[in-house]
Amino acid sequence: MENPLINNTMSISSNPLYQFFSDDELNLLNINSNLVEYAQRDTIIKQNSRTSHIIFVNSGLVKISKEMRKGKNLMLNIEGPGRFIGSSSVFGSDFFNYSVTALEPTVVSFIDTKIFKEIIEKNGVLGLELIAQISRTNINMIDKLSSLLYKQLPGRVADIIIYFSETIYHSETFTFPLTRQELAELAGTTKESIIRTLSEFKHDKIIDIERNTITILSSKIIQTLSRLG
Amino acid sequence: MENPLINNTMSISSNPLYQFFSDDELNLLNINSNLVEYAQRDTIIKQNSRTSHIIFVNSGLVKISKEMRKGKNLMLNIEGPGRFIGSSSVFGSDFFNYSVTALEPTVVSFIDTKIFKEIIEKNGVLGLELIAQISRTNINMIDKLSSLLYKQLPGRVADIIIYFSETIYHSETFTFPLTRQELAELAGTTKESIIRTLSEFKHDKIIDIERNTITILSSKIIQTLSRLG
DNA sequence: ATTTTATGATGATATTAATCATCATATAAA
DNA sequence: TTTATATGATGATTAATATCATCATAAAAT
Repeated sequence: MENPLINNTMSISSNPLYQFFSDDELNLLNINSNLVEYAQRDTIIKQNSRTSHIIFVNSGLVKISKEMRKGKNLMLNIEGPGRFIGSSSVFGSDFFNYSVTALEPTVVSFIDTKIFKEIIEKNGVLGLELIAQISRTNINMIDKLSSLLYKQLPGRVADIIIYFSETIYHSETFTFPLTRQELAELAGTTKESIIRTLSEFKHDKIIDIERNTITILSSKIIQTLSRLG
Repeated sequence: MENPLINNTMSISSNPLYQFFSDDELNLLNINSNLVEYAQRDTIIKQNSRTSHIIFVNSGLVKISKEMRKGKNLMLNIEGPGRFIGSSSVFGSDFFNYSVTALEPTVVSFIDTKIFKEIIEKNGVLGLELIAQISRTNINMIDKLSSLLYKQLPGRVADIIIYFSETIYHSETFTFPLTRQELAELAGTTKESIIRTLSEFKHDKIIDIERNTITILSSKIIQTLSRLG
């Protein structure tokens, strides 16, 4: 497969950073990156491995999760095509602070960290834009922190449904690629509690759910649950 | 008072970023920043205000906290001399996502955001270093998230005691500048629960506490509580 | 096709910490 | 000083959800 960093559909051009690279810089990235395909459930990056490469998602969907004590996991985020993964670890640490796993068949580019840094050193405008991206990740993290910490379960589950519907699938009906256990890791709870809450939503006619396919029946109630927490 | 950005003790030179500024750039910062003194409990930045300036702490101590629903606050961090405050808001948003309040008499420099950005545009090495600082903040936030989400109260209180002892005061005895309510906001709990937990620690001879002065009696147990959560 | 294993569902119980209520003490204001 | 307000402390009660136990169903392996 041709390296899509420069000219394919799901290339770096779908990231806002794209416009800030010169043609030479894109070429340099291209030469110093390699494309890898992953099957669903494959591990792309393992927590605590060295940060030698930054990851660019060409196609597919990945989860970013952190392994905690007692086999408990926390899913920090889900990222799709056009996103750089791991920049805060790459720039702020010598190790990845989380694992990255494919939720669907996924193609990523591994970009050499050294080259990436060299380009930023010389291209301040690009640096500024990367700062903005990492800063936004930071702000999202604070929002997630406050959601998980202060909302109770129905509010957090509503947040997840909104997230899938609006951010990932842009539809009121969608089929999510996570098990109940993984949903629990995203909501910071247990699989039993997730199952119960989804059942209640179904019983109360707020959503319809059949296996992993959800249809939002009352967007208004979902929004209210999210807001009131 | 002379502007300390260039040559005073608690100047920007105590931030690792210092070495990456040229003399010209420091001068430019100096000209485009102004020094403000705050009394204890003064608000330095109010959440949702516009991000026109980045803040550099010259002396004192500030808390960074986010106001949530129902009058609940979450204290994200405590920062001291030599730290830039608000960079992720300044670069990632048009508004501050949190409030900054003086915990002691505090002197800060307000640096014009535009000038700061202009300098970074031209100085890629500096940009790279700022990326590293913001990335580390990001990683700390993830750690805080997992602590608050997965540890129960004794573990979280132990975390706070360790934080004051090791990061802020570098001593096993210290007097903290927070009310019980503020400690609760740092631990993500209520003032009653904080009071009870501290009382238990005292009863169990893990710490001695008299008003706001804590002495760690068993550093080993504190570490274990923190680790086991 | 049959067994094995992973995932989903539901009830009963336990546990942590929040909430509510009251009082004590300290700090600030009159 | 006296009063008012903020902070600290402690007990009783409640509430949310984690944990434990069991079973059903689906997917994978043999």
